[in-house]
Amino acid sequence: MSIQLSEQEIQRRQSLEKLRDLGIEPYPAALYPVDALSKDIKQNFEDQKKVCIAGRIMSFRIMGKASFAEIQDSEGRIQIYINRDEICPTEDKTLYNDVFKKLLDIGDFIGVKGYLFKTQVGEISVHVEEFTLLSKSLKPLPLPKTDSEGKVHDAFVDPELRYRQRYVDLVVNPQVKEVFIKRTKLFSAMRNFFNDAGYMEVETPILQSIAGGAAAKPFMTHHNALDIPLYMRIANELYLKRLICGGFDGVYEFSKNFRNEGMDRTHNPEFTAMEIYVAYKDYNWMMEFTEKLLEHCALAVNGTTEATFGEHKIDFKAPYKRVTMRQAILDFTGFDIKGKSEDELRKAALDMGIDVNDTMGVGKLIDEIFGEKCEGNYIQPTFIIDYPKEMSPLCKAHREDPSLTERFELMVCGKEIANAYSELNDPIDQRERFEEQVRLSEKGDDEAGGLIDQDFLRALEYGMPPTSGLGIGMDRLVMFLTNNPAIQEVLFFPQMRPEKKAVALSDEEKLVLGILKSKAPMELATLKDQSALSGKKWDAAIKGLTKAGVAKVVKEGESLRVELLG
RNA sequence: GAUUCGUUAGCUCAGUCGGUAGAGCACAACACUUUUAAUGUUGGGGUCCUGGGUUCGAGCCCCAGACGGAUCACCA
Repeated sequence: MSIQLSEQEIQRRQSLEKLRDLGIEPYPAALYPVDALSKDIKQNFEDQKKVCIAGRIMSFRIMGKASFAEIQDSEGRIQIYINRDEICPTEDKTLYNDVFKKLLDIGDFIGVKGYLFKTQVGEISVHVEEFTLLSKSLKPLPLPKTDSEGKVHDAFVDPELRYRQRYVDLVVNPQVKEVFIKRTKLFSAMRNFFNDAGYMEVETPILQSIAGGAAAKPFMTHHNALDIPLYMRIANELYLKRLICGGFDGVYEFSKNFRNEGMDRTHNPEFTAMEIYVAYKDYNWMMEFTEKLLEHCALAVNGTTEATFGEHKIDFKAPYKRVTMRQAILDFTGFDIKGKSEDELRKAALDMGIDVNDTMGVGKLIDEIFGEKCEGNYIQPTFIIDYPKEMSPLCKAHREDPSLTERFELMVCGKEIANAYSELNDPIDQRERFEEQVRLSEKGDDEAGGLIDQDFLRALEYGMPPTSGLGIGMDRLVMFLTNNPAIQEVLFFPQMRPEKKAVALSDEEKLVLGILKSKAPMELATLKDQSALSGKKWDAAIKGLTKAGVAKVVKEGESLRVELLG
């Protein structure tokens, strides 16, 4: 219960008490009648105009009987000017000398009523007539400063701190806030585009008894009342198609998906995809729809179709180049995959120095070759089309070549950001493709799904109109539109390992832990003997350690064993 | 998972050969009525990530671990 407070935190708590002693409530309940924002004030300056603003104090410049401070609101900062004898017209100067100068801190929220003016140096400022403490801040904020040459000093840059304390990151790093504003703009732009086209936004289950629609490892959970395992969504495809069977012409969903796989700078365990399905369309229509969509979104987010990503300049202006997968592989390896057997493909891949094995079927082999030799070369938005049938179990066979499917992926900067099909709606073909996936799964390809969604097949048997579907990785698209190489930068709260709680151990606990560290795991009785503690103290120590999650007692038949935990 | 770098004051970072822990900002006190990274003077503030080891002595050397970053591998 003893929280270690820094000197500055103690001072702020003391200021809080002093304010209360002066009859000032540091966390008042009443609304504050804000009528202006910093940005508007600066853009539409009117001398002497009365304003009421609110925000965090971000800097102080105290000069005797007058002071300047900066208030940061949702749109930026504005300077305020406060004069002692105007705030305190009587003999009592407490409000200025004590409350303003001493008891307020950087980070506090205050409200200010006053009028606009320009200082001698021309800075638009609010001349304070009245100020109100709205909320006291008890922890000092990091304080990046920008000097006269525009250089930022002491920037709050440690990624670990920034991701764990995003609220602080957002307060002190305006460019971070901008990324998330753009993220929201992207979602609105896309939603508007779909709504204008007449399609309907829907919601489908996140807890599913079969996690289908993609090849990925799901998170597993359990429903107590039903006493059944449930999986968290890895894709929403199968549910959206059921809705097309049900008679909607176009449905879309922004879906949080969950995949229990590795984490790195481009993968977070939960991420956001957008999937849309439109009846009576095919993948050719969807390509045109997609390029128009992305052009629209880029414009809405950045005001231009051009975007910078690292060293690349990309342009989302439609139309985009279309390259068949066969042609792509031919272009970059000189190898023609058309009509090749599994063995021929495996040999070709091995000759190219690609690590492949016997569990890989034709589709996987081609995917490996493409991924290794071609994918990275497509910088400008490019549609890769006509994927082999084996790697697209939910996609309709190509109308001209049954060994291919009517599928495209959109590549940008060497990464996939969209995936689309002429959806497979032949229920018998679909069942066979699922069964083939199960066979692959049994063979050892752990990407292929192991369970067949019978209900989805039943829906297809009732009939699904010809449909084209599209999926977009929203996080990746935000990364491209905001020039961020890490997914953690475009998620408010990226997944992190839990912060290690500092465990304050008693002397007895330390003693037991010391013995345990040299010899764990060990017999509980032996450990107790070596600790030479009284029965009562021993009991408290081992219970304390297990409760703190440092050690664990495991029962094995008759014997009790103590293990050390991370 | 592998390699590698990092972890020191609220924040950003120095820290020499192993010898009492440093700077800037922030904080406290005083001065100062239109400042601009405001200024001047003075002062306070540390679990040097954790645990072992070597040593008369460890922020620094050695071992083990935690967390994070980067690169690679795996993976949509």
